[in-house]
Amino acid sequence: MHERYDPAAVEAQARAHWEAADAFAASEDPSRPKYYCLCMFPYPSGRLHMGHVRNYTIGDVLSRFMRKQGYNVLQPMGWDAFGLPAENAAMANGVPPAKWTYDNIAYMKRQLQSLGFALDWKRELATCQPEYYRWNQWLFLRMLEKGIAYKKTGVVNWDPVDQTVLANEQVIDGRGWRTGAPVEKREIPMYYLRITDYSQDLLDALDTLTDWPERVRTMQANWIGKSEGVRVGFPYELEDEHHTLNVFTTRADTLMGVTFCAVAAEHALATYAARDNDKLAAFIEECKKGTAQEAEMAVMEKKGMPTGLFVLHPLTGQKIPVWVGNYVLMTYGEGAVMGVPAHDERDFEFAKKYGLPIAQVIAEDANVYSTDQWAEWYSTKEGICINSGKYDGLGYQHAIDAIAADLSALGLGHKQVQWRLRDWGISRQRYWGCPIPLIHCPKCGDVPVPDKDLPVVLPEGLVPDGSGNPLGKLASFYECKCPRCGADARRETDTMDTFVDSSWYFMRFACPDNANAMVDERANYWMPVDQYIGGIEHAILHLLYSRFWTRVMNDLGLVKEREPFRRLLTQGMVLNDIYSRKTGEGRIQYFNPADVDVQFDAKGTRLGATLRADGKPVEWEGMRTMSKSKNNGVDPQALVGEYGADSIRLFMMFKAPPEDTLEWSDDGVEGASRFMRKLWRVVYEHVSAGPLASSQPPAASSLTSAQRDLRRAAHATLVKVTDDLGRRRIFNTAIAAVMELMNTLGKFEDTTDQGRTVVRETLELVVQMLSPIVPHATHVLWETLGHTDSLMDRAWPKPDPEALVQDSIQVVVQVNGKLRSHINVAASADETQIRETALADPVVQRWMEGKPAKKVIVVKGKLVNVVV
RNA sequence: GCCGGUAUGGCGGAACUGGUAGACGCGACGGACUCAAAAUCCGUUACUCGAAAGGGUGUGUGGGUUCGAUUCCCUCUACCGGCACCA
Repeated sequence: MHERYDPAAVEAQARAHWEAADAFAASEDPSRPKYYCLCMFPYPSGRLHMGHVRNYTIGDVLSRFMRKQGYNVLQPMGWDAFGLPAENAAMANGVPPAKWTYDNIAYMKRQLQSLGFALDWKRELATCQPEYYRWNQWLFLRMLEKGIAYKKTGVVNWDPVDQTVLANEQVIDGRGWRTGAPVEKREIPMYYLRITDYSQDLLDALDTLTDWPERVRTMQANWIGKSEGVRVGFPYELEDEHHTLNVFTTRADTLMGVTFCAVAAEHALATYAARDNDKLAAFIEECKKGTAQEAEMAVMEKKGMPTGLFVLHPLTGQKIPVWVGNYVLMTYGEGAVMGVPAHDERDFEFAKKYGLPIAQVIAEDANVYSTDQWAEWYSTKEGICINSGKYDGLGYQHAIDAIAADLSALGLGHKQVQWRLRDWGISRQRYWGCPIPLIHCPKCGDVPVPDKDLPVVLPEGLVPDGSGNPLGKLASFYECKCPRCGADARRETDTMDTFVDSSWYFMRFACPDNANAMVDERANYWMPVDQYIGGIEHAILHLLYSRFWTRVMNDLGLVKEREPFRRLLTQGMVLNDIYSRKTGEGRIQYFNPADVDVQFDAKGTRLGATLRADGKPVEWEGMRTMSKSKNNGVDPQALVGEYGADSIRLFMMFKAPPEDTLEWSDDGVEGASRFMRKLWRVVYEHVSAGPLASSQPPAASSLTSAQRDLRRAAHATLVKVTDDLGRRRIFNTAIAAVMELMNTLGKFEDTTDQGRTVVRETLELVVQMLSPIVPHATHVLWETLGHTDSLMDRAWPKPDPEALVQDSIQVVVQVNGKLRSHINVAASADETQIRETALADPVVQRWMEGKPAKKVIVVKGKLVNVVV
């Protein structure tokens, strides 16, 4: 053993051992409980970023810990390899997305390996491989057969200059990112998956996901958005035919307060009214050009225009004007809403703006209604109906019941459940994705590619130029024969949403080598994923799509599981400081924190920062997620080279709890490295002081009190660390506890043989407790301590109950809730004894000032509160 | 805008089930070792009154429940994540 801790040498030694033993390969073993630990697979963007390192460290710590608990652990890794960045890189560098992607994968794989993750690389997969995505295509065809997949038009962002569809992130302030041209909405045919058929199932099953974070379940439930309300039909006549304008409302109790209806720009009624109304037609065009993003819709100015058409109130027969509103969503309900300005804030604003009448129909207690200004209580559900004829005096639910019943009798409405969840549009007008296996035949229509012709292979050499999908220009791809009639036909050139790729990869990891089936029995062995770990940003879409896809596979009899992820951990983001300077031209230049020196005052308060290169000040803009644009990224590889993987792992796990954001700090890494060196040195000094006289632990009765204290500290730490890693899944506190134990050990100066035996026991526990977090160094230290077995496979240690026994414990005493004194009582003391000891304490008596105790609260083993 | 979350010393965080607020680490300050530096080690470090003993205040804001609130409830503020074509 070397005196100095040399991470590069230590890590190479440990890795060589694991590699020789093929230590991370997992195989199905029905005799042991399985544990499938999965981290969200990365997009191969080029280099690992710190978010990846954090994610995979958490997964690795849990995997290694569970392995030591006796589980048969699977921890695989793969690549979410299709997607937009590869096309952007291709445009920037002229390199085909395939080459860029595969190069990135090769580099990032080496990075992952250098961090010592216990990954089974034999199961590696990339979603851009035909062997993988053929099963996307195969399942899509099964969905078509079952009617789960279908075709309808959808709205996309259209760049009129580049003649191409843009992703939301390519639209900046309503303009195309490359051309700067105002983006238009355009309707095109697309394929959709009927996730809405599963709404109730996806919602109900959230209750079974008890090991998911509550907030993720809440977000999913809100996303699915079940709302129970009433469908109301407003009758009207058009060209001598009877029609009804149908709206959905959760506030049918306010039906008598309707003063207008509003329809979406795409609604048939709007189209009809615009035929001989140029102004309206222009307004509708304007609405259609606007954003398709919900977030922008919500903050934009509410605008409307009357259609000149009227519908009849279903209960009163009153004429109600119909407006077109830019805030009405064609995709929710039936693209029309009823306007009750008196009791809906949005309608209120709309009515004020356009001078529409406001009719109060709900009253609450003594509150006075004024049409001058909106007040919170106007939208209350606690009030009663007024100005509503026969419904006057009814409360929210009774009014809805009565009105729904009357509407039903008239055939103009009924109670209805409405969902916010929309079907999943999977068509993307992009090159670097999984081809949708369809052929468009002029005679037969849309014909599925026969299973025997799968996969439809994506040609790999193309380089997109930003003007549409290159597949649409590649005759050798799109020219084909109709599989049904043999006529000349055109292959579909849209590819699938990359969320399809990531909706089932976790099942393929069980059997990545099966060329004949999507999944096999091995998926039933490993599924469900016991622990899934990934960013909170995936809380809704990826997780919901995966839950849906797994259900479809279950319905098709492909897998036994219906819920893919038993337990979920959503890790927080990794942030770093942002430093900038305004340049002469009013632009902002960003500097990497590694190139900046920070100045502190005598108290340690941050005073300012200067750029190391020129010594001049730079502005601190706070902390944000690491990104290229803010130049605040940290390269994991450079750090591994400087400090070793173990120090990086230790820092990441120590700095913050896994679910919180993590603020990067170079000093923190330095601190972690310092701890590693200290651990190394302490073991080195212990071992070089010579072998112990006896390998037997000393009898408890012969221990000195200092020896007993150290043993108790060591075993109490083991109890805490076991609980933190196993039950709480919180690592920073576990590491802090081990650090504390090391501090205690540092103060233990007993060099007798018996004292050194206790030191040895403590060090062995420390090495074992840290082994999931810093596996390389502990692997070598374990050998140094004289062991020949591989630490990775050694069972997790068990605390010695005898070491934990305490004779007396300290109890705090409060007087009137304020901490005043400490008392020592026997560990076996009962409540009465504790109370009497507390009341007899001179400090307590002084604070009681001779007054009698009104009440004495005793919390056993902790606290006494005397109330006078 | 809607949905979800977060807020504790100079900083990251701890306090797990309502029971000693600030564990552990970073930074800062003082000291030891050294020709010197690095490394290492020791000590101090929420604010405040006090020579000390000891006291007071304090967990984003304002209120509430309780013997007792960082923890539970309500209000407000600031920041972060998602909003369906970034992954």
